[in-house]
Amino acid sequence: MRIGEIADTAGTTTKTLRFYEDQGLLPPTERTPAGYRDYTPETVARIDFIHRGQAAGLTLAQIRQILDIRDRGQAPCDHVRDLLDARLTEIEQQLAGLAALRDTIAELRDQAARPEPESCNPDQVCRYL
Amino acid sequence: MRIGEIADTAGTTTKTLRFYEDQGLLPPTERTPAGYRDYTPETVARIDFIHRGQAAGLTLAQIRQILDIRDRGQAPCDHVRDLLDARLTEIEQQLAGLAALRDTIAELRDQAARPEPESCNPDQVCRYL
DNA sequence: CTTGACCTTCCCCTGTACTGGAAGGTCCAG
DNA sequence: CTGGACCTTCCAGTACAGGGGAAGGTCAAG
Repeated sequence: MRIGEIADTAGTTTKTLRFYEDQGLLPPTERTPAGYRDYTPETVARIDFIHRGQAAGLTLAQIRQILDIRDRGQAPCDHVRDLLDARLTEIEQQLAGLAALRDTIAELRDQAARPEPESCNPDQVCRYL
Repeated sequence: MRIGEIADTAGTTTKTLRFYEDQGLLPPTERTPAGYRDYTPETVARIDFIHRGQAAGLTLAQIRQILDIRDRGQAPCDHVRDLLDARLTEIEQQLAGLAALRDTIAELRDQAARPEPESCNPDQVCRYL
């Protein structure tokens, strides 16, 4: 499969795929005699993996680390476990912060939906977040 | 209070505070006759607000929008409510993605902690995320 | 009255995740 | 055999959230 096909089915662009290859997120592909990249269909799954990681707030560098672990087919050393532990802690904190923010914004929103004068007291509004 | 004091107590830098002022997150302060910024202590709370927003994954532009609403002391118009609704939906999605990722990484981590040969089957490892 | 710590503006640099566009090669349909 | 769609590399620019450091002004202590 050529890069445009892969990009379309994975919902991204050829630019992005070349960028991912450059960044080590996608391994260099086979090339056709003309020099065109020749992808296997499994690449789509890998790109989906990257997208799921991004949707969850990971950086490409973090996703690349996870992919590297996965690619090695084994994740034995303490270093890797520590890396995942650290990531977990970070994610727990992000989750807590996000949940708190959701509640705060929900309150602000309710206030926005209910524009009675007394609910518009600046002192009260300023307590949020 | 001068900018260095505020930066120290708020746990940030003078550079960042000037940047925030530039971006409209902090209102321009009074100036001393010498041209020094003169902050009120409440500014620290505003910076904390910004930090909480960032910890929850908001961009400075999003935080500025919320601060603008707050500063007006009222949030009456539909536009604002829609903005908060959209942000809420985004946050719910982020929360879901983050929770899923946490579970995935926890599984990967457990596998990393348990390096028996059979748990290192690449096919199995590759199922994660 | 100088030294050091602080402040000012200014401009450029960093890293992240792309995006645009130029200049050129390839491939297939008509 | 030409046009258009695709591909290649390379260079450059974008937005975000600052950081580095120069050049100069201010202020309190010794």
